[in-house]
Amino acid sequence: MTIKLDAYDRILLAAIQQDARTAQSELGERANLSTAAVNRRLKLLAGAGVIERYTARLNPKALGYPLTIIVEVAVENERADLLQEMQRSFKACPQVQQCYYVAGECDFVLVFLVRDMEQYVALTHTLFHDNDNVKAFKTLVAMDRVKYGMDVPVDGPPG
Amino acid sequence: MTIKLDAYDRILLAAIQQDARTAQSELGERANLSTAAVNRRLKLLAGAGVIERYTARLNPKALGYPLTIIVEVAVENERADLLQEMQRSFKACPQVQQCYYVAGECDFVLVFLVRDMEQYVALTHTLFHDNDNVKAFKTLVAMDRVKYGMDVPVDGPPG
DNA sequence: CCTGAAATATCTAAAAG
DNA sequence: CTTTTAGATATTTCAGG
Repeated sequence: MTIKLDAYDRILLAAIQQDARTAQSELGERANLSTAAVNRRLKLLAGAGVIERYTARLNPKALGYPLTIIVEVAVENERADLLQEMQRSFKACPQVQQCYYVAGECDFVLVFLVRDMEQYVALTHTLFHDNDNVKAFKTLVAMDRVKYGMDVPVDGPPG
Repeated sequence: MTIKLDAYDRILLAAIQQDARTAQSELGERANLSTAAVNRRLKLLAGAGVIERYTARLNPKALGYPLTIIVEVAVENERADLLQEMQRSFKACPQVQQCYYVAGECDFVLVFLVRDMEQYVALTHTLFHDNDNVKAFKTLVAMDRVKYGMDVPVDGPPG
């Protein structure tokens, strides 16, 4: 399941994580590999799921979603079917950018992207107030996205 | 500053957000545009900052980072220079994947990607315990990444 | 596993309607 | 905006070490 990554792979992965449009010839120069080798490795890494997908990161503000809101949700009952139904509703909501099921003081942490507070309030109704299994939720409005992205550290193994 | 997006742009943006490697010819077919028009629009959108960057999303587990941890940090003093110094230290830490400066019960929300709990504990020392301006922090360990990514809703304007 | 070269496919820019 | 053309780039495959 866990594919073994060598130093070449890590160079490639670090580079395409930063800029997915880096040409394979350029990647080859950086890693000291031929473009054919780069191509083969990238395909392997994608097939193995190390590369999950290639994506364009869009500017939320430019698309009319200037507000980032982080929400902690506590549930009443942790019954599996109830949790799954909640997860389904969160996943189905386009304004829920991220959702984590967590252990600790609360049960879910959500990251919302919304047009305005009005839209957020409306979503709290459909997602939280209308759900009997939501015990409480806490709203944190982001004033600044200090660091964002899905970047994974690409350093060597721990040893 | 805010570029005006038409329905064509939104089709293109939604498509490349899902798969940045979709060929422009394919994008043209979906939006009913020529590849030349697609190319022109994509360049414009990138230049205007609507497209922030093209990136490969990597699998954290495959790279040895199986643990996602969410942390709420409360500060002692909100003096600008102290806050900036904290933000700098968070940004500089590769294991801090995301950081939001928030209004509410706490001041920062961080998303960590770590190899194991030991690494997380070590980071709490350098980032929190060793910083006099950190009043408290709360740790939430993610059991499941229900939904993740940086996807922005690409629907039409509110009206 | 690799390289290098050849074959495809894609992208980009220009010209003209 | 479109289409078409043409040339530059990039990707992918294949032969062979």
